[in-house]
Amino acid sequence: MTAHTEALDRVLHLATLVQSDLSRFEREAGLTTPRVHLLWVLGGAGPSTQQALSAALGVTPRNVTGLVDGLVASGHVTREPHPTDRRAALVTPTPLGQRTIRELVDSHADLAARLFGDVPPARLAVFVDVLAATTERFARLMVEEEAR
Amino acid sequence: MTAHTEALDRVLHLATLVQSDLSRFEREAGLTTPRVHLLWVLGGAGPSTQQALSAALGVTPRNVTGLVDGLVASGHVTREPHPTDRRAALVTPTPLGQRTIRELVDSHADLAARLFGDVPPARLAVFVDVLAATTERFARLMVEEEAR
DNA sequence: TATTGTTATACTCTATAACTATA
DNA sequence: TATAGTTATAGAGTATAACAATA
Repeated sequence: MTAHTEALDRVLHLATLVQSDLSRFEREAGLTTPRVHLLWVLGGAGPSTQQALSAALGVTPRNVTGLVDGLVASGHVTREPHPTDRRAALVTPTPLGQRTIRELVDSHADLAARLFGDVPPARLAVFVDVLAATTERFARLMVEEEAR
Repeated sequence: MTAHTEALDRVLHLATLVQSDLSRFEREAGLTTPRVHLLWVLGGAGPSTQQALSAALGVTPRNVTGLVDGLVASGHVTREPHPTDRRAALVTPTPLGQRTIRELVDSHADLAARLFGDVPPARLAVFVDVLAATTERFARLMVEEEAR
């Protein structure tokens, strides 16, 4: 195996482990990955229309309806009337939803600190630099693919 | 945002991008992520019982039945009789399945080379070292969690 | 008895297409 | 006309529980 392939495999392996940690959080909260993802977006953007969520999550509007239905049933969000557009609803976190989002953010930061806390700053800087350069390279590759 | 959180976010972001690249492969091959995952495991382990696949994929045996049904229907694998255990079947790639696995491995290595090919070896070594240390630290953390 | 895999059943995520209400 | 969201329908992945065949 080349050094390149080892690097990619290790990135994917770590991502898999992090996902499994998130699964534990989901089980405890009685949630699923797509629903947690929606809450995460809501935490960053604040109350949002389902159109906005559809675009942010990369799924169809119909799908958002189902995810929001589930989160309404579990008490994490409500559909509030949009102040100026009577067609639209503003998906809004309830207190329970807000608490869940906070816990999500906290556990994410906590995991990051536990994972990278012992890495010397100079090495961490190289690590982040390589990731940044690689991600940018990936974006360029994708643009070329699209153009074909 | 702390440097730790930035590092974790960048790892997850790159993993997401790689997954989207895999999605393109899946669309072209008429496959899905779980089925590709099964083929990937089969490529590494050779013909396998469904029990073995269940353990390797981390899903229930019932689920493996469904995935294998789909791959049999698409012509990627067959169920061959187990030489010594008449209860078990050996899930075996067809020529089409073998070709798909080969393409999968090749496109994975190709992506790795394009992503990391321009990174100077010394920096790539640091990058891989940090990932290795982090993954190991994660494993220790998980053991501690389990023990609680 | 224990194990391998399947049938039965149910829930979630996903998509397309047609439709309603509103802009 | 165009947009926001839902109803209708369908397929894939996931799980548990009960069962058949074999070890």
